[in-house]
Amino acid sequence: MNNKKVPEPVISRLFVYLRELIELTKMNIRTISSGELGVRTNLSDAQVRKDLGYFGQFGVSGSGYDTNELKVALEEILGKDKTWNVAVVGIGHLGGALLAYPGFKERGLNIVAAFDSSKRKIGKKIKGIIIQSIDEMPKTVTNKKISIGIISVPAKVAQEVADKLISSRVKHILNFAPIALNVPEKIKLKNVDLSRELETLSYFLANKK
Amino acid sequence: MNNKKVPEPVISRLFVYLRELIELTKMNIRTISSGELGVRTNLSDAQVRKDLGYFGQFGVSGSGYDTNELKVALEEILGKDKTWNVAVVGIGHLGGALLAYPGFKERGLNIVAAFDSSKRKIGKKIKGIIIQSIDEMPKTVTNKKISIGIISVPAKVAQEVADKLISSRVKHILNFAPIALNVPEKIKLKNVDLSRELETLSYFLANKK
DNA sequence: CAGAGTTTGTGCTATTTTTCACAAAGTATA
DNA sequence: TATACTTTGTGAAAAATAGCACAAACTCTG
Repeated sequence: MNNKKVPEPVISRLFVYLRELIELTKMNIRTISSGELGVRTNLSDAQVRKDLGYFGQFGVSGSGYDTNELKVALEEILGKDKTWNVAVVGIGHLGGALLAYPGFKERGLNIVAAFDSSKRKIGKKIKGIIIQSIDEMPKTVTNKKISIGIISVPAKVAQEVADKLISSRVKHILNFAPIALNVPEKIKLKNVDLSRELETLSYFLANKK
Repeated sequence: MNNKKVPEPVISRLFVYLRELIELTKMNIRTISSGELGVRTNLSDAQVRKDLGYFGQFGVSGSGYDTNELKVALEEILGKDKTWNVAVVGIGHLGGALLAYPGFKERGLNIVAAFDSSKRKIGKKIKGIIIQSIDEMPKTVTNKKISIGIISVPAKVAQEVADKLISSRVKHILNFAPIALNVPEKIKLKNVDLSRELETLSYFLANKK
C-alpha cells in the first residue's frame, strides 16, 4: 500500500470497477484479470492495476483478482457499508427526476428531503417526500442528519442556495446549476453541467475535420 | 494563434467563459480582465489567458478583453451560430426532464425526437414531441437531421440503444446510463453518471480526515 | 508626454495523470 | 518437477494539463 494521496479520478473509477464486479459476482464469475476488467470498463489494464495499487494488493499473479474478494474490498474502501442522507433543492423537472431515480437508494444514498421556494409546490408529496420551504432547511438538515445537498435550481439563485445549504451544515454539494459556485475549502463540490456536456458535443460537430 | 490540438477541458471552459460574457454584456460591462473573468468562473487568470490563447489574441494589454468582442469570437469558435438537432432515447423521469429543460434550446440544441420502447408511452406527446417507437429511429434520424443522441435508458439496454443510434447515423452521443459504452472512434461519446458523482461525494464523507 | 500602473500573451516549469515495460510471483500442463 | 504461460505490482517514462513569471504592449494621470 502506497501512502500518497489518491487522485479523484481514481476514486471515480473505483466505483466503475465495483459496479462491474457486482455484475460479475451475480454471473458467478469467480476471477478476473486486470485486462478483462479493463475491456469491460473501457480502461487499460495498467490503469486498473495502478488504481487498485493505491489501496493495496488484491490480485494473484497468474490468475488475476477474486471477484468477490475485490468487490468486498472496494465496498469497504468506498464506504459502501455506510449510507448517507441527501437533500434536493429545487424540485423542477430535474429535481423531480432525481427524487424518482432509483439508482441512488441502491447505492446507499437516501434522498430524505426536498426543498423548493414555490408556494405552489411546498407541501406536495413526491415519491413519499414532502416538499418543504427553503426556510426549513437548517432545521431539517440537522434533524434528518443530511450530509449532501443537491442543487437543481436556476443559476441565478444557485449561490444563494449553496450558502443556505452550507450554513445549514451540509458537508458536500452536488451542483446542477450551470454556474461556478464559491464554497469553503472543506466543502467538496461536484458540478454536473448538462448543457455544457451537450454543447461540447456540438463543438465537435461544428469543428469536425 | 497556436496550431496544437486543443485539449477538451479547454473547450469545456470556453463555454463557461461565454456564459459569463453573455451576462456581462447584458449588464453593459464593456471590458473585463483575465483576472476578473477568472474570479467569476473560479479559474486562475493564467488559465483564462492560456485557454483563449489557443484560438487567437483577443485582449488588449492594460485594459483586458472587450466583452462583446470576445463573446462574439467565442460564439464563432464554439459553433453557437449553428443549431443542432437532438434525440432523446428513454423517456423515463430523466428523459422527461431533459425534454422539458429549456437550457438546451437557448443554446442551439433542439430536441426534435423522443424514443421509448414502452407501448404505454409510444404515441404520447411531451412538450410538443411525440414519443416514437425505437424501431422508427433510423427513419426519424435521417428525416429530422438528428446529429446527437441522448441515452437515458437503463444500463442493461444502453449498449443496444447506442448501437441503434450509431447505425441510424447519429454523430455523437451523450450517455446517462451508468455503464461503459463501446462506440467507434469517430463517434464522440460523453458520459454523465449521476450516481457516480454522488458516490464520489460519499467517499469523501466516509474517508474524511 | 513621461512615468507609474495594468494586463496580455507565452516560453518555461511544475504537477498531475496515464502508459510502458518488466521482474517477480503465481498457474497449468505433462 | 520442469517448462511454458499468465498476470500482478510498480518504478520509470511519457503525456496531458495547469501555473509561473516576465517582457511587451497598452492605459492612465498629472
